[in-house]
Amino acid sequence: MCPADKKIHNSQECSRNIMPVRDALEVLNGRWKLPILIALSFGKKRFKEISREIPGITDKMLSKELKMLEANELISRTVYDDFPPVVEYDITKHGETLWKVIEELRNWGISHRKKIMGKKVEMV
Amino acid sequence: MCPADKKIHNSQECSRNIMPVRDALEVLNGRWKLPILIALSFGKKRFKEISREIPGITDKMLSKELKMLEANELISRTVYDDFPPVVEYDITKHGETLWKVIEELRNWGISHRKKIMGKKVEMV
DNA sequence: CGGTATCCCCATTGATACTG
DNA sequence: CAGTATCAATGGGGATACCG
Repeated sequence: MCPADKKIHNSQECSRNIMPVRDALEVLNGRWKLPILIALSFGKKRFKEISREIPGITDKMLSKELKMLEANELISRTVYDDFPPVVEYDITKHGETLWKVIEELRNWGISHRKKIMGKKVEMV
Repeated sequence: MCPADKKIHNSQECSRNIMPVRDALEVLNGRWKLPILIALSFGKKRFKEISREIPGITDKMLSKELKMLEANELISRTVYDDFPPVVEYDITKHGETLWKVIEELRNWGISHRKKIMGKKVEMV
């Protein structure tokens, strides 16, 4: 393979690797979706319960993100005909396929905090 | 353990799991950082080379994201005293610790596209 | 080549209040 | 309780030009 071919090949390899990651990021983007999924990993929960377990999230964002997660079939939404209203959110089978991603992200977050953020006393 | 204790325990468990993921998301947030790291995983590259391999990124965003990645010690920046200027970016050891995260994200992106996006003919 | 400077738009997010 | 409505701020990102 001549150097020029190698360059092209390399570039194609690169795209093939980037595109699936872009797909994943598209679905999981933002600060809230993975935390929501983690909150639900401990069992089905109601709107307020999720809200309480994710510091900083507003009702608006939670509502919006839940809709996105449902549209991508990562969670399910069940409405019970009661008053006051009762709605339960749960992880789907497809949502559970994210555990490995979440675990790696969690491990990395821990080691990164040790390495980088641990130095900076002023950081949260 | 009484039910009340279990609730508290559950909630604390939840936080302990969410926080490291939040740390990780803080560092990796946005559409560009992981694609940049993937581009560099094939070897050190110059500004324009990275730019060419990541569809849609502008010089401004690339410049900004490279700075963030360098600040978090995920990449290194080397300036050669030439004219026209030559600057090379490379992954650091710490940056390489992200491979497992990227690999899981990539695998998940592929399977998610098959499951969800594959249905929708009109999607990119 | 490897960026920075400036201007500008608009989508996302946040804060607060409110409703069935 | 489970959200929605409304308004305001923030900043992501495009276009263009420029510099060492």
